[in-house]
Amino acid sequence: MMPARRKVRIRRLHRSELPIETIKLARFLIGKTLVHDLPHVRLSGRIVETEAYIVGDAASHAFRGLTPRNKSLFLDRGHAYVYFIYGNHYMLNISGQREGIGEGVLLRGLEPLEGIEWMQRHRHTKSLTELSRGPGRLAAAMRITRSLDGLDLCAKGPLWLGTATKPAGKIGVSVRIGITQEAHRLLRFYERGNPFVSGPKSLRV
DNA sequence: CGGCTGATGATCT
DNA sequence: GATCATCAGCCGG
Repeated sequence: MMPARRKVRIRRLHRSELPIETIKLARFLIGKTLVHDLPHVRLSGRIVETEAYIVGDAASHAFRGLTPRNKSLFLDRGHAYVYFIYGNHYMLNISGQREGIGEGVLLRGLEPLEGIEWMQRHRHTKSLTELSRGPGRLAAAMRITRSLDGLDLCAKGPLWLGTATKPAGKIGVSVRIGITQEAHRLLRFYERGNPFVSGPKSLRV
């Protein structure tokens, strides 16, 4: 039977609309749309949780300088940095500074909008709330792999950032999840109460 | 719900 | 060889 569809009006964000500062970008991205155009379907979702990784931050992949893996973090703001971790998961970051400065925003939570039935296949689950809650799940649902590393999310391409479909609610701030270095820094941002925000309940309210 | 554990492989020391 | 920006599955409350 026909899958349910929702009309979604999204315009691509131009780089000039992105704040030139990674923490501001991490806040700005809450409520905006992430889109992955596949040949057969458009996958999209509303960004509801982010974390900033900045210069001088020992938890950042760029802390020890540019390497083959992290080079995308040093691209101008709005480029994808995709890496593989724990032998299982891809993570999607968005570079957040001028070219040459290694900073980025990790996307940790997405509220699915379009292509939900495909996301369910990618994730091997029918559960809506578990589809894209958490960075690894988000990448799997959106079919993000290393082949997208370095892509300009503000250019015309398959993976891009779009305008908000509805305004962001109240934004919560907390410590980042799953790190040991610089664990006290308040660099995690999320839409309060949104069910697609990851982490324990205490970090979702 | 929260806490724990094993899986799994790229990356850098 | 250690580390790792995680997750699914299992258990107890």
